Amino acid sequence: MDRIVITLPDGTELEYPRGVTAEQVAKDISPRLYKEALAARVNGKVVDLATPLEEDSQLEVLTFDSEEGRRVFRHSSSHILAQAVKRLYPEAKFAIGPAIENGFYYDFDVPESFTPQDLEKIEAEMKKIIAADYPIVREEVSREEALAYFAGRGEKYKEELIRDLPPDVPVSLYRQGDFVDLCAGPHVPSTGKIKAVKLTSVAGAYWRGDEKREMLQRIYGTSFPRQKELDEHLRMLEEAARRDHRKLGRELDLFSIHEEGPGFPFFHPKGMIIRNELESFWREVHLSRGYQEIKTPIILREDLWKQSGHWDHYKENMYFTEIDEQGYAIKPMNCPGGILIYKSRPHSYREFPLRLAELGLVHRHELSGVLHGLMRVRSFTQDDAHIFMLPEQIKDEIMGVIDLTDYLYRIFGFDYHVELSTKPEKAMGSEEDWEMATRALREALEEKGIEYKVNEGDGAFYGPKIDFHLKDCLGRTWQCGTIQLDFQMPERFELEYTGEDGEKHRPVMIHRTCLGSIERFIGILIEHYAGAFPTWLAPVQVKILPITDRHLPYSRRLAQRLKEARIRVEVDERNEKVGYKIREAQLNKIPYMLIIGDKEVEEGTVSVRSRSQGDLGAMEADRFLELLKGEIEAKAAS
RNA sequence: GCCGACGUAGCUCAAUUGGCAGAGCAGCUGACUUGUAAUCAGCAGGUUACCGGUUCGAGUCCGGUCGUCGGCUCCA
Repeated sequence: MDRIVITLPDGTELEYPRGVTAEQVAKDISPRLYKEALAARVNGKVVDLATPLEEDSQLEVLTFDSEEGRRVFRHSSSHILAQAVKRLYPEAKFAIGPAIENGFYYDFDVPESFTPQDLEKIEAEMKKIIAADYPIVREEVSREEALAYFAGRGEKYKEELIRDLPPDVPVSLYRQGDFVDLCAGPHVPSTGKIKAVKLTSVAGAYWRGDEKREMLQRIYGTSFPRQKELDEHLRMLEEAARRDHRKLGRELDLFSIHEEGPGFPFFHPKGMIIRNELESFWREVHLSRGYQEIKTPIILREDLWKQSGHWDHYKENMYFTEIDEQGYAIKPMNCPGGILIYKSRPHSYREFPLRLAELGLVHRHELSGVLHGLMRVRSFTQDDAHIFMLPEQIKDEIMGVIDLTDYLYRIFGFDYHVELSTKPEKAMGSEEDWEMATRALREALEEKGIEYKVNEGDGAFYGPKIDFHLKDCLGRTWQCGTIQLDFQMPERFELEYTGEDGEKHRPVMIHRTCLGSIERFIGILIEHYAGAFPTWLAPVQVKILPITDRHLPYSRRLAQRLKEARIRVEVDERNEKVGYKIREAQLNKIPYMLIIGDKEVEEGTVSVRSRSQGDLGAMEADRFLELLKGEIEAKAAS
């Protein structure tokens, strides 16, 4: 009766008196596990190690090696941060302090914002708290007690949090030394577990993410169980910074952005090659999948945007101009233009699904603080398409777009995740339409067996959407592909088709992008490949390096031959040592270097050096060309 | 837009408490005719982001504007 059975992940069953703690069990399993234990998963729920086990349980001891273990570790780190801030700035009010990917943050309301010097002081204080190794103890209290405690200390944010808690959940506090915080937990057993900690940055952040509310000071940090791991993490961040597309874009002469046009990127000749290769591949794939390409104007009359709903729902993001005393808008989206093409003649159900694709240049007024290299700009080219169809074609079409997007991303070896966004507060259309549209998207995802995250209220103003997100070098995710189902525009523009029954009906419309914006996608590509593009995308595919100027004529003839085979080739004719030329070609991340000296001229060969594998030795020029063409044709990842 | 940091040559960075704006790389010129990641020498390069102020004197201190960076909010 007072003994319970604890089942470990490997199936081992252990018998214990009722009320034993996970900590005790860990100690018995192995001293090493006990030392590394941070929390425990008991019957699926993550709890403190000190939680008494009251019934037969599945038990998993969590360490830093697990996702949940890391979350608990970082979350406890944020409490140590809060305690340090409390000691140094007693007047600080506390908001929230969660674990995030690779670290944690805590939001504070302080009269003056923190400086980098403050961070050093706070970090030093945190180290004292860690050295003191305070036990972290959970207490459950009533809402009234909790409210009284925090209200009495002027902790208005905590007070608000408690008031917003669902009435049935217990309110828990965590205490470490002189510091008490409202927190659901769980936490590591004591502050000494956090061996290595580093505060990384300060930033402003709105309370509850609402720009109308207080601006708080957010301190970001990260922590690890060993100093070595922290150092490794910091080293990886430095490594990642070397892949930054803004840095590589300048170094490789791909694009630039100027003060004269913040958020309006300029593409240089080498950047244009990547862009054009990408676009021609895109065209090929779309034409083969039943899309037709269109192009619509950038400037269109104001009344069009009133009719589309953009005037009411998107005006603050739009640019306007005037022509002959008439108001015009610069398009922020391509849909109204596509719709005008649709409306230019009558349609039959037999044409459906009608897939009209457009590489459309749109302009959007984004807030100055959000601009970021090519990732967030104010003018960009969407690989857009509008699909007009029968309601019963919706699911197949959505699945077709999912397939197409997956196909495109796989070519580049991208990992992505998918989100489903539902009806926002300011939206057009009836509740029923939204429900139907959202259900169609959800069903398509489920039928495809794709995992997705739901973003409530994040849809476009005319319909719900599925978004595809890709990661940049620092792990920040950017929305690229999107599929948006729209019942509103067809209604507003009174779109029609003649059905099988000879009557007029209203078509359904999908807005979709796969790459998203060409600019953003190129930004992601640059970081993904760290500038070393696969040969099919590389601005210069082959650099010919003559050893002396007597090898120039052969080099030039060779270059001519490669050019005729449509290879992007350059000859380094400068009077420099071959080591110097190699170094430069290597830094420019050119896939192949051909070294040409007396031997090669005599034998009609080329000495091939690959940027990734180094010296490959000599081969017949024809043989090299064949291999190269094969690699380009296959769009091989290099 | 909001919070904070930053802005010196094309790039990366120096310049004591306010006291003559400097280096490496890149560029140009010349010599060297070179075999798998940097040959040597010389030359040139600046309204220290912009506007204003304090001061005998401002890259440095103060105010404003613009831009960039990290976040927040927003979104492809």
